[in-house]
Amino acid sequence: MKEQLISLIEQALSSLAADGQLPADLQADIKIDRTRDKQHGDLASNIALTLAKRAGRNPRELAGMICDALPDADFIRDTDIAGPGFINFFLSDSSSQAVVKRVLEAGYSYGRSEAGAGQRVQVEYVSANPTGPLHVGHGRGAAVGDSLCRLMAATGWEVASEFYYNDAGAQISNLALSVQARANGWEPGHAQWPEDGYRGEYIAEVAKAYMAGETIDAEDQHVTGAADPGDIEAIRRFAVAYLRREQDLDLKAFGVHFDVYFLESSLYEIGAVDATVARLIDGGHTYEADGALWLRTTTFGDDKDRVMRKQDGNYTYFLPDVAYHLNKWERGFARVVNEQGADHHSTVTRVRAGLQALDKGVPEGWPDYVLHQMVTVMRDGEEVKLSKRAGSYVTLRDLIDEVGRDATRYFLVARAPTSQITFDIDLALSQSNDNPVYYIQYAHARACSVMRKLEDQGWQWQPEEALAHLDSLTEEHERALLKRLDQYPELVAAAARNFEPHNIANYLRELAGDFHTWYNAHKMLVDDSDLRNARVALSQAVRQVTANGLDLLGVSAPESM
RNA sequence: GCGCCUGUAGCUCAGUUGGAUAGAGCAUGCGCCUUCUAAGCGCACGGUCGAGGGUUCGAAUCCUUCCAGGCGCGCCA
Repeated sequence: MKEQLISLIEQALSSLAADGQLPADLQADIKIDRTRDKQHGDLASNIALTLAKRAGRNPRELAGMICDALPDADFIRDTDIAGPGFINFFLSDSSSQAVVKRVLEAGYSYGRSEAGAGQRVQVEYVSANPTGPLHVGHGRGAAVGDSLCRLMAATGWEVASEFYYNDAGAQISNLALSVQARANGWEPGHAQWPEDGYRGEYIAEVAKAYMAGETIDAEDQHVTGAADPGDIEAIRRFAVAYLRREQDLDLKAFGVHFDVYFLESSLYEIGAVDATVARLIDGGHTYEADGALWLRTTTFGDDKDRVMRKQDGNYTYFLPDVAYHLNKWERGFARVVNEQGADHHSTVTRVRAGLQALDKGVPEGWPDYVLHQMVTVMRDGEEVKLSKRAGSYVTLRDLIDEVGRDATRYFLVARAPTSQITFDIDLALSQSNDNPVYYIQYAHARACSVMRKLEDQGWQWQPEEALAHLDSLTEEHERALLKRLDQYPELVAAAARNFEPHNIANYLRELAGDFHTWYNAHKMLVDDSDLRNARVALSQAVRQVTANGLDLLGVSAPESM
């Protein structure tokens, strides 16, 4: 539609130029926008405003000339010049009504596109250390990351989701020491309690299970507690397996699935870490200082060089991370999106710099990052501090249990990732019925309910029949809905392109609002069968788009509430 | 001190990549169920878009200087 309109304006401009009314060499970048206010029609162009100066005309005069020169088109009902010189276009009724047919014929596919067809994208998200349960911040990562996967898939990409487990670093050693201390019967504050040990109660549970000889059956590993407080290696393996299982259960409860669980330790096993170091040294990007091996990341835009290998011979977190991303590159992903908390933003420059230093042909801006800001949790009017070491925080499981999976997911994905958000548990609980997610789901349930009512009355709904009478849809509220439905496909494309799933949530809220308003103002099951058919068709189209949108958020679309 | 993110209604947040009179939910007040689900609808109230300067036909949006908050700045991950 927009393309057709742009073409019409191009024709108008060139015919004006041919008549000598406009300079022949006028370059025009024609943009068509959807209008915000229905008084401004359906679509609008600011072309007269942008060309006015170069054309030597005032904008409204130029807009008038363009309108007069515009070829006739049956999808345009009317044009208007408004404000400082906007050209507003009013679509013909049949043109705007046609969206109902498009939606019902496409069904689940409405809004989906092929922009990324034939290309593979990997989305890495959550990637929490197996040192404790998932908290609300991980929940935001899970909600956003999963929705990103769905958006990329909806725009044609072949998507692989991945969870990276840091099971080889100092945090894990710290975890093992903490569990060992608990296994010895010590508590935080005890003289021999490890410095920076994890103090949470769950550590005691891990130790108890280890001492009881429990077996952890996770998807890819089976570990039995050795019940020996002296065997730190056995404790490490058991604790990691135990906490990974807990996290898997959290993610399952949240409805999030990963295609690949990638272990940091596997990078060492396949020699990827050593190979990466060797290549960086060969490339001349490293130097030794203070007994450590450094990478000159400042060559690639970092503000200071980074240690790769510590004095004690171990690698820093950073080095295996570079090896990991090289591994991703070599797996052939055209795009990689890393969804992480904003506290990791300093790794962005470092990882990209490391990849450049490897000189493997990785593009400079690769990979993409989506960094979500922190989630503050309020309970009883006070901020709950998230500290694993202190052991006090709100787990994702708590939230799912208390406010429900759909509401939790919706809340965490409905805001721009760049926005810091406050999750007020008391509010979410006390006003659970006022949560926007129920408002949207209710629109879906209502549309389903109308259909059930039809069947109860013995009506056989024939889609072909209904679509033949869409010209009955002429009420103001119906026009608003038609316009809203029409806008959905480009909204999905933009949300995927910009990594902004929250726009889907906002759209659904508005669509539901339009639907509830219409529902309240006009009966659907009227005696006039043509009108009834048309309205039920519109209702079904709203239902379909609502279901499609909720699916992109990973939120359910109930048929009754 | 440096880097990244943010500052919009009492509160929580949108704002379609620079467009027209800045929007929604919650909260507050007043209305609407004999009628397809009231988990709903309508009306009202509520704003110097953190502040100043700049760019242009046009700025919440871009540039700049301040102010305020969050996060990061480790041979932790």
